[in-house]
Amino acid sequence: MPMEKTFDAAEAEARIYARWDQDGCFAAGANARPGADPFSIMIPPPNVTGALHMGHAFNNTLQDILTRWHRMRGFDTLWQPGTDHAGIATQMVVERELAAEGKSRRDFSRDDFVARVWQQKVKSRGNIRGQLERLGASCDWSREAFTMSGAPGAPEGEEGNFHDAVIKVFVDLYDKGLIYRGKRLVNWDPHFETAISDLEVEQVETDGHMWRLRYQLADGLTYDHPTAFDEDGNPTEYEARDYLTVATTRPETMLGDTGIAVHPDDPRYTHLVGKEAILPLIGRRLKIVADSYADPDKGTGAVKMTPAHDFNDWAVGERTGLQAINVMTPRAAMWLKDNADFAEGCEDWGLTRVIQALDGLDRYKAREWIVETADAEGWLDGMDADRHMVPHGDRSKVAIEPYLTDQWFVDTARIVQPALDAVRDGRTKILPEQHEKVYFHWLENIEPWCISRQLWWGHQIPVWYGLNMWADSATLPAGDLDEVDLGALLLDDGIVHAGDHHHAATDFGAVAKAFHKDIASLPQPLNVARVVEVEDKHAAIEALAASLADYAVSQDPTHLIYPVWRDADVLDTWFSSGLWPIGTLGWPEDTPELRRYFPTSVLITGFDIIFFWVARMMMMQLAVVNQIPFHTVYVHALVRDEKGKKMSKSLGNVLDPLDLIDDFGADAVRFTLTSMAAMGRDLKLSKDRIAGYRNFGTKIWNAARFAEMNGVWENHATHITPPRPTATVNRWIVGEVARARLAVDEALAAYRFNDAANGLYAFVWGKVCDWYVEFAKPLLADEATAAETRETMAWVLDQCLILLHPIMPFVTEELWSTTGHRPKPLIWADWPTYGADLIDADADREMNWVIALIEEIRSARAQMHVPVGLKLPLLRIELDAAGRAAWDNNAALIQRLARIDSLTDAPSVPKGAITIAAEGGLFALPLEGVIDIAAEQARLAKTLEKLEKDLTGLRGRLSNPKFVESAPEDVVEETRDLMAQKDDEAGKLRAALARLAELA
RNA sequence: GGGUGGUUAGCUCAGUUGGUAGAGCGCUUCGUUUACACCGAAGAUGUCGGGGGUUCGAGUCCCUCACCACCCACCA
Repeated sequence: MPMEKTFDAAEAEARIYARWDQDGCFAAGANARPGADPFSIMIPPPNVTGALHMGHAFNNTLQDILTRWHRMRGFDTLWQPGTDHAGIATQMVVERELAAEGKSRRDFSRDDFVARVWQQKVKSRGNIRGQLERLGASCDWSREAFTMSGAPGAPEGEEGNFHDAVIKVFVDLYDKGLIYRGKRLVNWDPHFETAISDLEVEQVETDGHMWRLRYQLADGLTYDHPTAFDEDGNPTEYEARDYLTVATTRPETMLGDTGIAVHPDDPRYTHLVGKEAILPLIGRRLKIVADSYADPDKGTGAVKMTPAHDFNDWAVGERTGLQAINVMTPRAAMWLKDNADFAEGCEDWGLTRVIQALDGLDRYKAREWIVETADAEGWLDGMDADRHMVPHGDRSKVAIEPYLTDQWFVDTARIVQPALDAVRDGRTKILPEQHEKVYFHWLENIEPWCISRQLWWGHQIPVWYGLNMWADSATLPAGDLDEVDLGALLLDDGIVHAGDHHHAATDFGAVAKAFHKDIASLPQPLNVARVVEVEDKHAAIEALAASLADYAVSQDPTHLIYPVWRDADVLDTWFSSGLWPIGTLGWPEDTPELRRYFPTSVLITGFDIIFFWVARMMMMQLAVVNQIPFHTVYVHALVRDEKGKKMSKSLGNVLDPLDLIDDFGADAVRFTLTSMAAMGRDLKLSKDRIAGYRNFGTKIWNAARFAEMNGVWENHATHITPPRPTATVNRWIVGEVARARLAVDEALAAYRFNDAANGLYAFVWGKVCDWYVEFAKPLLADEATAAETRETMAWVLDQCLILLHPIMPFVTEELWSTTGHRPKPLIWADWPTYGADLIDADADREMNWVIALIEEIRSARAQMHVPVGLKLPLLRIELDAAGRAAWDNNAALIQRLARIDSLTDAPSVPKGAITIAAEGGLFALPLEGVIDIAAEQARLAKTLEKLEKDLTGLRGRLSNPKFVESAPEDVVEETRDLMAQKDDEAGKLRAALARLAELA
């Protein structure tokens, strides 16, 4: 059955992929040579929230190219796939679904909610895998990993030990004091009601106002406020003021003000330092403190301090001993009622009014009320429109609130050094190198990493709390009970899944002795029979009270229990994905895969997650197993739309990779992305370009089709050994194949993906299809050369398929498996190693001469409007020995491709003929009656003009003695040769023109 | 405010140690010669953002200016 004219990608791709998968082609170590070196790549795990976009298509194409290339080269190759649980993003998706049903997560128990998220995860994971399969990704699906595998509540089919790894790392770092809990100001997302890290905050330029407020000085104090200045800017007149003017963009935070800062050297205010001002509305006394944070040149030089709601103020407060008063709820509404810290020191009249007006009110509503009230009461000193940056949550898109809460932190400053050193000393290389600077800058200025999130979906923090009490007292101590951090839970023989004991409260005593901080070593002696896990602190107090009451009656010490409860927070997603390299390979178990494939060879990722992920993986792997996670990090750019805009859902310019694959086939999409993957530059994707590479697939398809029609594949067995043909054309193309192979390997080894793709494109289309196939036609028709040409062409096309396969796996595999006799699928074919020794210099020179002559004749014919179908005789005016040999060897090819019917010698270019200059010779095409002389004159004149322009430049250079002296010899030599050649050609053209002039 | 990258043909972009500019698309002309019209042949188009410097020689190295993009940090 003859081949179709085009490759049916839609039909073939799924079939081919399924066969690869069934035959285990992707498995770790598949096609590895004995004793092969390992090559491993970890996929950047996509979020389980949704669909893959073009960035994923790009990223995974590059990974697949490297993977397939190494697999064919016989490396022990692993491409590790998997997905990330993406805490906040995934929880958001599920909460949105619930919202559509009119519910919130609070309507469910935590366990039920988490079960629902697992369902979402299972569904989405299938989508992601399906999309990667459409793209042709050859990852080892049998090893598919998930950053929350093995976590409590995981449904069947989600086993694995990633959770163990995460918990163990938390415990280990906790033991080393690298993880700590603290009441700190954090970035608080009032929508999700959770802390987020610095990286999850994006600054958004927002229209706002700067309000100036007057704060009365206490105790009749005044200061001299300058009201007039001389020309040098020195004050000349003053007025005594009994108030300070402070400015703010967020008036609602004033309720948390506890001080006013002035610069220690500001002469206006030095006498006020240590004195007090009075907060409007509620009459709280504000301490006036000296701190260099206050800039005398800004505003009035006096700054109000709200340590609980501003990061800078918090820092000043730490230095100067200001109290931090939280005045907001987790949803960023005002929290004034039942807020003892807030009420302390306030005037009753003010308190009553403010609570009535503002308690429970949203922060922005509260702002309006305060501004209106200030205006009405005369302590608003004015306002200006002000455009400034406001921090927003990157997921929720609401303004984040600096908020005072208990959170867990990684003391990153203490683990950052090895991550810096590894890149500095080159153990890990970052490409393109410019990204190293960004990496260094961030790590050198690293801040503590807030890793706790007030979410339900994620790894729950493995820390339990208990009550700080006298356990042997028979009654509850008076007053509130402090809680005490009991530490991370760890058994001597390894990790205990938190989930194993989550509901087994009665068994909890059995593991109590294994507490990291042993019960017996708690600050106060405990003498209890059992440790019981309860929901929270409130439940713990109740349970303890009941236990003690029971004991009081029964006097039975076995009734005494010690209630503990677990930290409700989960870990930042990036804490677990930061362990992706070791976690996917089975750590903390010492698996063969871990020993084999770690450290991994290369990480392919986008620049947008260098901080989020790459830097954290570096720090964490080095901190945990003291090894670099990867030898090379290749950072690729962004895929944009054809106008250069970032693709985003809100702009509606998103190109779905699946749609493109439907339209053009996966190979075309992959080739397009690869050809545009120049290091460090964003790529603009357009459908025209993809169509062009789809056409490229058709081109190679049809070259194979030509081969098939000419019996090239008959009796063809795959062999990697190049043939040793005798015909010049065949010798020539073998050398061209070798050049292409060297170029591809060199490009891929240097991560120059675009060079590899473009080089192959030029080779396959420009050399093989445009010239070799055309040359082969007469050779195949000639019995003397037919056999070796068939053999050579089969080999050449095989090499094209092999070299193209990493970039366009489907069409190449299809051609491979439907032609000749193949012992292995192409995905496992042996990558060639032949090199420059296959290049035959004589054949090279000869074929270049032939090609140049054909092009020259074609060009002349086209410009003279010679009918394409018209065959012409060619006149040989003069030709050197090399030229004669080349002609004699290839006369049939030249005549066919240049449409020449005969060659005869002539002494000179006759009247009515056009001149054809060739290296080492001169030809003429008699065109009497076909062309007009003026047109030929114009053609020659134009060519000559160009030549002479070149010659002027060359002559100028060579006549400059400094050039001949300083330039390298080979450059001078090359210039001389070029000059001689052009001079020769110009001479011929001048002669031809002169003759034409005579004739005219 | 600090930093990074970019500015090359009409469009999108390559251009690896400095040796005299390329590709794809688009455009023009011609063409269905037994692989391919998702094709073939031929052709036009660039003071390589501006200015200065180093050099025999600069798209490439240095300085400077302009504009664009992105990242980081924020001024109450």
